[in-house]
Amino acid sequence: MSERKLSSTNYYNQSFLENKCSLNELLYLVSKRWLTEVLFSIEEGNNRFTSLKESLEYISDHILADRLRLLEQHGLINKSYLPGNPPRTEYVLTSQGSELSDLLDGLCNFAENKMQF
Amino acid sequence: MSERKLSSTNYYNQSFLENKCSLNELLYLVSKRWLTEVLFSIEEGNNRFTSLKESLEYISDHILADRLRLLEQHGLINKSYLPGNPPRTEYVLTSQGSELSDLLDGLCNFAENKMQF
DNA sequence: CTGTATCCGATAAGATACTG
DNA sequence: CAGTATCTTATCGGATACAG
Repeated sequence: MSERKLSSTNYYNQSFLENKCSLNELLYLVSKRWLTEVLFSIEEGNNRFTSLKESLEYISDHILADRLRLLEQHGLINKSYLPGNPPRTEYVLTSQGSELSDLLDGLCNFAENKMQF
Repeated sequence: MSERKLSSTNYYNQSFLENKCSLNELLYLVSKRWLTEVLFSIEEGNNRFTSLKESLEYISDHILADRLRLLEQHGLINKSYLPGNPPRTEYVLTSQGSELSDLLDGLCNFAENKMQF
């Protein structure tokens, strides 16, 4: 969505942390709003843009498109173009995507049962 | 560090997601910069403010204090005041804190070995 | 149907100065 | 030693308009 400025401590510190441990890269990705919801919704069988948009109620086109791009860039989903007019696309999880989904389920279980918010 | 405004779609959507699943609350917490590093550093035996600050090199007082407050508020660490002058405090993980740390290790392993960034 | 472009408000991180 | 207060800047999410 936006590039990061090279000349700032903000940028420098984030880079430092991401180099220190990839966990920080992963958290930076999955903590983006709606991202895990998009992943889960695809897993549940919502494979099309409009279907995802409906299942997620309040998400905007802009953000949904961005999250799909991020998920694809990081190898968590595959995108395929179906022939015909109007154009149709289909999204499915990769094996890495479903592995991440399982890990997030574990975190979710912890959050629901053990955390105090 | 800062309060959230009640009258904005930004706030409304975040609330919607947090109510939908606590995973979103947890991710909102652990994705705050330095937070997991502070957790891991305490686990490794850095139990004092200054010791943590040294182990994390570039973290500021402000952020370190904030992250310690958040971790304590959510029951992930305990804070104890040691008697004497100058004042000393000590931080240790709770059982929930180490459970979360284990889950994050799993995520970290995934990030290091399976993810493409 | 499946997106993209541009602008703007809200928030998070950091800089600096200060304190019991 | 262990923090707090105030201010600034960068970034993120969202609104609106538009398009192949």
